[in-house]
Amino acid sequence: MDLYLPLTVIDKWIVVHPGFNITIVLFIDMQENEHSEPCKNVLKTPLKQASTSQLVLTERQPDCQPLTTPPKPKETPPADPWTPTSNLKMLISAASPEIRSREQRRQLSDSSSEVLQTKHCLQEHLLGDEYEKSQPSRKEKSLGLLCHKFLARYPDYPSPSQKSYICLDEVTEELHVERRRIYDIVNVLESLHMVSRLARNRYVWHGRHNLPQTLQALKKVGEENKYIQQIQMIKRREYEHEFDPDGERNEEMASSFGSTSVNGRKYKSLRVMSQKFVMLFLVSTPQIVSLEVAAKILIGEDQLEDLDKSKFKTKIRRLYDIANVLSSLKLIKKVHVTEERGRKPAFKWTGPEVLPNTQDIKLEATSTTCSPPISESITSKEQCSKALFPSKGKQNFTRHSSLIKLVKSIENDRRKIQSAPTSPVKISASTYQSLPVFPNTIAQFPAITKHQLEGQSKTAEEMQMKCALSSPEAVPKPEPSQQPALSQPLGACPASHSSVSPVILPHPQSGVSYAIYLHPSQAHTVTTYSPGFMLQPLPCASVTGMKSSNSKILNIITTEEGDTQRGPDEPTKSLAAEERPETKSETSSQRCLKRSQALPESNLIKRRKSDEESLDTSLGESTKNEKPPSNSSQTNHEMDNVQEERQNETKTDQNIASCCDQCTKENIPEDEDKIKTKQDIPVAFAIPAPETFFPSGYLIPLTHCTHGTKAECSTKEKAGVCSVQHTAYSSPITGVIPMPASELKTVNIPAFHITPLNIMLSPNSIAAAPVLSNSCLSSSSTSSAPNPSSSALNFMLQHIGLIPAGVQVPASPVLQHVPVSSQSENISHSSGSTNVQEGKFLQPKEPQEPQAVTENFFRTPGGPNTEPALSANSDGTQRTSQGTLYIPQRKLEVSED
DNA sequence: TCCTCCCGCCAAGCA
DNA sequence: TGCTTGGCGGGAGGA
Repeated sequence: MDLYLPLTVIDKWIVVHPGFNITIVLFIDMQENEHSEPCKNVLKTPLKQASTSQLVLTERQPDCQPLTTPPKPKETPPADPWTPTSNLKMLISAASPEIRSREQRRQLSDSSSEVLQTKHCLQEHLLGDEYEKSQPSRKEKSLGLLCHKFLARYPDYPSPSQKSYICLDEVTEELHVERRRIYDIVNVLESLHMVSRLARNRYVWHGRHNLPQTLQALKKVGEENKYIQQIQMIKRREYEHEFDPDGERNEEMASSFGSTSVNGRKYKSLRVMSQKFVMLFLVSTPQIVSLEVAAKILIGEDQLEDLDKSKFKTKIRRLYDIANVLSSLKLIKKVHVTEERGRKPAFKWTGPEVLPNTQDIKLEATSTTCSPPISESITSKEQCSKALFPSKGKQNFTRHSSLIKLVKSIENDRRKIQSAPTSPVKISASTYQSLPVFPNTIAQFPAITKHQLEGQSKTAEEMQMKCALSSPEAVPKPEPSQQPALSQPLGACPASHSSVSPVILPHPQSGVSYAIYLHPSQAHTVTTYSPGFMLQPLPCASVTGMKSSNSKILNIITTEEGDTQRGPDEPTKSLAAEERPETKSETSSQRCLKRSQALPESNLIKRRKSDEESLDTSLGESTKNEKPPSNSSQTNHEMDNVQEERQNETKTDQNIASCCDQCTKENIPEDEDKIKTKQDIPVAFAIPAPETFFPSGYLIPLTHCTHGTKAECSTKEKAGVCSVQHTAYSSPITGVIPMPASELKTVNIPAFHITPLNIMLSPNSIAAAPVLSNSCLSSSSTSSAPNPSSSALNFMLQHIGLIPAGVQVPASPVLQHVPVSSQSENISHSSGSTNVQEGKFLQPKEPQEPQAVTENFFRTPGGPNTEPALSANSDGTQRTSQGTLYIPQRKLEVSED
């Protein structure tokens, strides 16, 4: 039939052509539906022209074949314009995407109607079982397949000039799925900024343009959040749980944290979970994450999870949802990890390799290449930031409550450390001099404090002298270039964390901050022993400096762990240090001290709760202060919400570290200087302030790099830190106060290479000090490690309460001070890229599947009661970025499904 | 039996 | 107030 009719009359022609009656209806309905179309004003979703799966193509584009006519693929060659069918195809093809979309929708609608009819008929004529068998299997309805269909609709790399909009109604109708399912997909895609929400029912498709940047940012955040350590701790806890079948620990956790569960709806969103899930892969080496561990970490397990299996199951379900979408994106692939305890489902990262964080500058430099931002008026960096995390700011803060349990676990570990026998340690020449952290820390004190207090309060300097804790041989500060860009190491901590009061000292020259731990007996303003206070996280805002300093300390403490993340030319000075005014204030520390003093360590959580009320006001102010500048009123509003939410949801955690709270509220950089010049500071010793603590629950402020603060953040990142982030991290701990292992290390662990990270000590860890100190001394003696001076010993003993403040004990011969070498060349410092280090020191390179891989496993040779970290490993090869982890390795079988 | 994850209820949030 | 969004968990299919 040689009919070449224009579109305007095609309907008439179709009317007389029974073979296209469906098309007639379609066009007619197009007009009819014009008023009922929920997205009529929305640019219809363009069809994906390439990389479309056959399945979806087949389903979505019957290609004008009337439903009544079974498709005959080769009946009419598409290139032949001289047949009615091909002509129609050509005409339809020439039509706009909207027309195509409507056509397909109509066809699908008709198909749907037919399906319903068929269903009805089947139900009528078939028995129940038969009907069930006639239904599509679950796999055919899986979210992964649905996601494939969804993705097939849009190009992976859409043209920036042509925005692709997504109408949920349209999608749900075309894909024959419940709206709920589309949300699952969209949420995950949104977390990767493959889509972003514009309005109700409306999303915009970005494709994979932003994926590299997004992944890089996620990796960065994951590193900064020490996901590697979290994974390790969870694994360790899992292992120890085998020896804790009675669940005593869980009961403790439940009783301790049950009332402080994080229940923020937004913090449980699939978006946040997805981001965290991706982070895990990006920071892990090999990039295999078991579902169980991922669930515990990423989904944000709350305190009662162990007791509430159903809750854990729920979160596993969500992980499956996410994993299905990520699998459809070909970012991950399901595998199975077979370890000693059985076969566990896991996922392996198959997405693009994410550049290390040293590419941050590049990232920013190429930020202008980011896909079109939501706002066209913002700067390129902001564009990129928005492109990375365009969603609402409050949604970009990830609540991380999973560590609540980890904190408890670590607390338990600490107890074990206290009672664990010291293991002989092979100390290399380079590390030897740095191993006695406590002596070293003390030794560093004069230099550090001298730098930091130089030109400041003379009183403080005098107090340093009074302390007489350190030898004159100050440990030279490591080269700034050794600092990892994004290192997360925790600095050395006071010898006795249990009784010292940390204040932050900035280091104007190096741009680092140090924590000064005040001995209560010497602090005139402190008269009460306040163990709880000692465990409070340091102000995160000082992270900038802390990080640098921590790296330095780690250079001394740890061994031969190369840093691959930070270029030698990267500046180490922090903005925080540069911007720090030399002010004086004791409000923060004093308040902290007073608050902590008033709080029994045994009732820390209650203390925190009681403090919530008093902190609300100031916290709100502080959070607002922390709020980065936003680019729009909407962003402001969102950020306000973010802060508010953070305030509301983390205030219970804030109190755990009231000092941290105060510092955070008052903006740490200022506080640091305020504190450092505090009069009457009986400086016991100065140590690098621990940077990011391991909160049991914290927010991952992905937006900190996205909403107008990218420049600032990036600048800080160059210094190896983004204080904004860490400020956010400081939020919350529920019930247990995290304490970096560095504190332990300072006390005694150097010989054992305790990782400076992830060791969280509870207030009742005071008792650990003596034991640890003894161990340290013993170990130091055997290892010829430097020992603290008698002053230091007295100080320490006073700290730990073994002797009254005024009592002095003579220095033991073994405690004679040994000059501390400044050698640090061979001493590794923590890397900012935990995954790299983990891969280098803890795990083999990602193996080919299936094959055995080594998984970190926190097992000690001595059994569960032996502190794993204390299990000396002389080779020093098993080491995390945050320090050494002497972890026996376990073989894992990774198999793909 | 356990793993997966579909399905839909229902509550929070929003216009 | 109705609609959108999405947390959540029961329970069924599949291995």
